[in-house]
Amino acid sequence: MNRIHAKDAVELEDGCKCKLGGWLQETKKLGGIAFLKIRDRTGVFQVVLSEDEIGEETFQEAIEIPRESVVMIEGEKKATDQTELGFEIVPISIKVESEAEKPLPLGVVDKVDAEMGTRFDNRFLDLRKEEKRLIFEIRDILLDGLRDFFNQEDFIEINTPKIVAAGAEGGATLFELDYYGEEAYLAQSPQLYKQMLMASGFERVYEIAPAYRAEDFATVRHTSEFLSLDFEMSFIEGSADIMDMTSYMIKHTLSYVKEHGKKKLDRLGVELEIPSHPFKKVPYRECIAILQEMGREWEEEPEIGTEEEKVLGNYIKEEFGTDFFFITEFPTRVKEGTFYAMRKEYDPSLTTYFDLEYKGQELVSGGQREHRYEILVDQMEEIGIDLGDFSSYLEPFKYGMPTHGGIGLGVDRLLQQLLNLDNVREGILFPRDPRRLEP
RNA sequence: GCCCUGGUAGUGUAGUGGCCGAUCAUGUGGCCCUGUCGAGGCUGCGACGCGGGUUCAAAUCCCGUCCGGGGCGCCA
Repeated sequence: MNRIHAKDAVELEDGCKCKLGGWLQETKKLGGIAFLKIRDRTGVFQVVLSEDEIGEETFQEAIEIPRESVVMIEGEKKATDQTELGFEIVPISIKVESEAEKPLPLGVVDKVDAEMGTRFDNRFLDLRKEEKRLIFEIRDILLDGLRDFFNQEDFIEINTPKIVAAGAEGGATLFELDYYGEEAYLAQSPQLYKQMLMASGFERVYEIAPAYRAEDFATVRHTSEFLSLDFEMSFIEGSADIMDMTSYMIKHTLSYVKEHGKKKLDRLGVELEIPSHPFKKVPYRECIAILQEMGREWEEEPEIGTEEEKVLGNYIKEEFGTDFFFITEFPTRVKEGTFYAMRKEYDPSLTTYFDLEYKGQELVSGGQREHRYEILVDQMEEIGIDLGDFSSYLEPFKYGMPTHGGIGLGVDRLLQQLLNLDNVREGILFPRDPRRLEP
């Protein structure tokens, strides 16, 4: 007999023989009658045990199975209005496939919470909880939504190396590794490769892949390994084209999640707001002015830090009713390390770079890249970059490079803000941070 | 890199010098219970991260160390 899921058993006729299996979530014993609650990926079904019907020995064996053991049940479906799914199983045979040890390092349905550290140490058990698994089902839909958008917009999905010789943003945050005796690094960003492909004439590319940063942080929004969504497009008029594409992408993806993940979002109690296009754009300078008007003062040069981001996020939400807005025209001094950023023609103290904020947190960074070789070299020399280290990056700029630009988006952060997770790690199966390398 | 905070049964906690041979819950073992679904009742089990120090006395104070959680910087 083939195993069926709890949800499928709902459809069976009363009295049908069937086989179900899963994890024994709990056993409820009430004297001569007992109930087994068994969980599979579709739900929790109940097996009813009557000592009179199955005999004392079988009854005892069944109620002694440790919880979270994997069990297979063959039996008859019986309709009842006393369970959530509207049926229970009267067993013919109960087989323990894999007995769980006691005690569990982490209770799956205990009435006490566990700390994050304990949960992540025992992540496989943590993920047996429906509300944890649902996060990853939404994540799956989110990724589908992103790919759906890029297919529709005629982008091609690419894969660039994660073992690289140089980083995009200096050396401070690179993970070093030994590459056959040569010094190499884990990629922080596919940025430079995307640009090379613009020189190859791909015109529209995107990549969804891990990125690595060796920063020593301890926040709810950073991980050492995160999933980065990057796109790049050429023959653009300016950074507004990139922002347009970005906001369409967000709107499309969120709508996709809302449509395909409706029930799951309901289960998680998430009300997903779909933003309208185009998103609000606020130049960096204007952000500073807004903050000043609200009474914020700076000792030195005014900058937008974490606290300021939150304040601005709330302000935009109240004034314009949206969770999303762009901070545009980042000053050149703020984007100092970003040598490839194109600056404004009329004011070189400003760049074409922007961030996209979602619920007061940075989600996207992007802009138009400098495609003119001489200017690019000038900008690199300005901050003291050794051109030799970047020779393979610079080559394509000498033989015909179109105007282009793109973004990087933190997929884990998008998921975090979408589901209102209080920590980005909740949306990552096995997160990596400065204090965690296992599991 | 700077700063804050915490480590007590399997899990989550109370306890800030003697009242602690350590609280409560959850879990787990035993017993009772034939419709439970946060079941209920009775009863048992189980812990002070590690190393030094102060003191008549340390879970509690001090130093070091290891391991968590978080803030800032930085960033996606």
